[in-house]
Amino acid sequence: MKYRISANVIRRLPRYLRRFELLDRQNVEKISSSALGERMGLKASQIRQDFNCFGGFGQQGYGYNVKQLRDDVGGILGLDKTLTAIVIGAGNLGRALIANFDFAFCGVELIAAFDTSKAIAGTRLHGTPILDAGELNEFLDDHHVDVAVLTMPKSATAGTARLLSNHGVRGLWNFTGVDIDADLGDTLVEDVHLSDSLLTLGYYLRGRTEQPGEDGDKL
Amino acid sequence: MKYRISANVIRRLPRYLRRFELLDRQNVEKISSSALGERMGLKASQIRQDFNCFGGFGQQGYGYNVKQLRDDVGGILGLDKTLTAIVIGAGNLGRALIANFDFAFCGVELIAAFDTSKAIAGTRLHGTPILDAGELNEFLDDHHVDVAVLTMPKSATAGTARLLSNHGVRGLWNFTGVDIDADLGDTLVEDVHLSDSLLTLGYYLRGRTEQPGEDGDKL
DNA sequence: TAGATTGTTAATCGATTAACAATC
DNA sequence: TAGATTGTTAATCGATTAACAATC
Repeated sequence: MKYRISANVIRRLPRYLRRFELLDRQNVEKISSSALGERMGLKASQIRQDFNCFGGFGQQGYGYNVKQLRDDVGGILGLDKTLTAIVIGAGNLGRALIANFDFAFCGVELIAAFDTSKAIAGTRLHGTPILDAGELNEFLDDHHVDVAVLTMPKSATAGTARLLSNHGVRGLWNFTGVDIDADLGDTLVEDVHLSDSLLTLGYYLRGRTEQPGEDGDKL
Repeated sequence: MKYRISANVIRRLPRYLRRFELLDRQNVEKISSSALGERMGLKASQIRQDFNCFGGFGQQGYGYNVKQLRDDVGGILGLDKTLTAIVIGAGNLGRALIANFDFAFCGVELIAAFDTSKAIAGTRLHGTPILDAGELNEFLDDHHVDVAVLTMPKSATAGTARLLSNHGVRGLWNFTGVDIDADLGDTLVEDVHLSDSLLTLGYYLRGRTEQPGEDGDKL
């Protein structure tokens, strides 16, 4: 039970979670750290170290129970506490996330989306109400919003980020590609830089250089 | 000039590139490693180390020339050699990428998209022709395709990945959320696991734990 | 009990940071 | 020249891996 968990370990947790979900769907009941390591491209000892940051969930001489491990990792990630989220910008990307992304899997409830287009205001998409951007302020005063998903044009990013932060939104999931430099107090920003991902792939494709370390993911 | 560049360094290159683009737009002509470090949340010595992997681009007593550095980093990433790409699956996400993502910035030319829906086959989106999925095989035989962007349903992922790999597509940019376990020879897979990103943000939001290391990005 | 596999400590490896001589 | 700032080597730090005793 370590005092402070490193970011490296935290960023591996979702991967473990996905893997356990998969194993469970495949009706695998138990798995050893070495078998898991083989499937995930990790060393068995690293897996044991990782789990030990949180106390260790295994049984000596047996291995890890898949269902239990899935629940435990889910618990560490806090999936029991649902967070509320809104989407800012219902263009293609916003709509793609609203319609296809599994927010529930991440312990997040999507409660509304906002867009400047009057044409779509008042409609619903996949159960989520699309509201006029003009109503955002009022909405934030009336509802508790933990996370805002930023899928609007680059130009609106800085201002909107500040507005959201000022209204108590503590997490920004930022797809705009614009780095939010300004100090937003205790509001956290998780940047999704798709271009970084494609550029990295391109680097490895162009060079004769061989593949990256493990299985090349890393959201 | 190091023999082999670590994946950590490679994954920082796109961030440098973005930053230099920004500095250039702000008409900043030169910058020192310490000033750059301050803006990017990196230590000056790390920046100098990173650039030295490729020979070092600075001038002692002066700093780094922004335009030149941007071009140099672009060169390392291979932006001069354009790669060709196709999108598989023109649903919301596929369309969002086709219409909004800056492929050119990444040195990639999008030449076609494929979808099973006969309704949209033959149309164009943002200049990109949308073709019927049935024509994929023939298309691959007739065109050189470096990268396939996977934005189709999960169920089709494994089979399509194999097909693409067999037809010589060497890079898969995978948005399906499905891990492609199968061995695809020398085809590289870059996974974009959006759920990992949101789960990580959620972890930090829920816990009293403080923020991640730096500025919390990491595609 | 014997075998398996964890939890955990110790050893290794690599990445980041600091320091400083080289040089513009 | 004096000042600034890099390139690069050395020191530190942290993360991964190996090893093994504990225990199911």
